[in-house]
Amino acid sequence: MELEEGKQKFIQSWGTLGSHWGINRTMAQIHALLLVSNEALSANNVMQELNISMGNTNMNIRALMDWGLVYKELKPGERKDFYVAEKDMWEVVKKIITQRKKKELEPMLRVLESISNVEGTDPKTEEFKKVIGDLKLFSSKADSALDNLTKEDSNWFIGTFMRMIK
Amino acid sequence: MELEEGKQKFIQSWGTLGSHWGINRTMAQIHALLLVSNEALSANNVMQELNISMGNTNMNIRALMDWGLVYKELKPGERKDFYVAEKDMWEVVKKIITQRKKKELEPMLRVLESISNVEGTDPKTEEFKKVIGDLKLFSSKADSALDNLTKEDSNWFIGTFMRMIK
DNA sequence: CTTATTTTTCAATAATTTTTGAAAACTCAG
DNA sequence: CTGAGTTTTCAAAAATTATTGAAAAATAAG
Repeated sequence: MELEEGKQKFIQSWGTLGSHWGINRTMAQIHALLLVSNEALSANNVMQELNISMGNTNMNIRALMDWGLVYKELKPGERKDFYVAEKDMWEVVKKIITQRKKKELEPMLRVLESISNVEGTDPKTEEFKKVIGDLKLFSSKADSALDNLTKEDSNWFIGTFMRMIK
Repeated sequence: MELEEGKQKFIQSWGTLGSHWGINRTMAQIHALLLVSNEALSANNVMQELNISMGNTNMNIRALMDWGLVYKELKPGERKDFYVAEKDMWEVVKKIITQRKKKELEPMLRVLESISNVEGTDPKTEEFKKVIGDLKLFSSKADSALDNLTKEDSNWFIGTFMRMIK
């Protein structure tokens, strides 16, 4: 297989994978392109390589920067901005967990909190409260487990886990 | 807050959450409805409660059964099928991890494998191989970590983790 | 300040995904 | 076997999400 073909395959697959992770296809493709580029690329480079519009490129690069998956790199004497990808995969995973925890788990916890005190003491209500209570407990445990995981080296347990995965 | 209002809020939020987890909105809403129902519901019940068509109900219930998040329950003397949700949240998470691992991580690993032997020994190709190699290593570690996690009680480490999260 | 270059915005359009609704297939009691 | 009840299928329609393209805003060199 040729290098170019390999790159293309990788960009496509990474795009597909990303689209299941809250990162849209183009966003993930940009990240993939930057991952396999030894040097920083300008928005223009990205636009040309992936055949997408400048507007699309700009929006997705900014989204990637919001997620902390891409950094801006200024080249002295250059007018344009250049971009590089976060290449440490464990960092990538942590950034994604952090974002999704904030956007998904935390709002869910707030909803569970707000509905955990519905009025009434009849069996149906009690049953509902029980389900919601269990869920709240599980969610808050997951929340702190993820906190530990992304805070890294914060305790012995995570240290062990890191050695397993890193 | 009234019980009905609480249920509705929960169904809506669970739907939103699910849609970020490879489970579409309706699919997750059906799961939510079954979660907070003390008894098994028929497809007809679900259709009416959620105001969706029979076709939609059927397709999503079957998808939920594929994922192992909902079970069919036959009531003696009843012609219709009834359904109940998997209520153990750790089971739910495990089922989701298992499905997504199969649908996302494993295909990615195959792609990485296939592109890890691009031809050439020039610096650009070597750099590419290095990135792909690192990714392959990380991904296969993640793969086996997730295997352990979902196989449960398979080793001491996971036992500790279970006590943390369960 | 002026101008060329680069970045950002956003309404319109395109692509994708979900839902419907109606017909077909299946199931089982009589 | 027949037929009422139930489930499944799938093409068309609706809803949602992503992309474009062109104009506006920002930036910096001269």
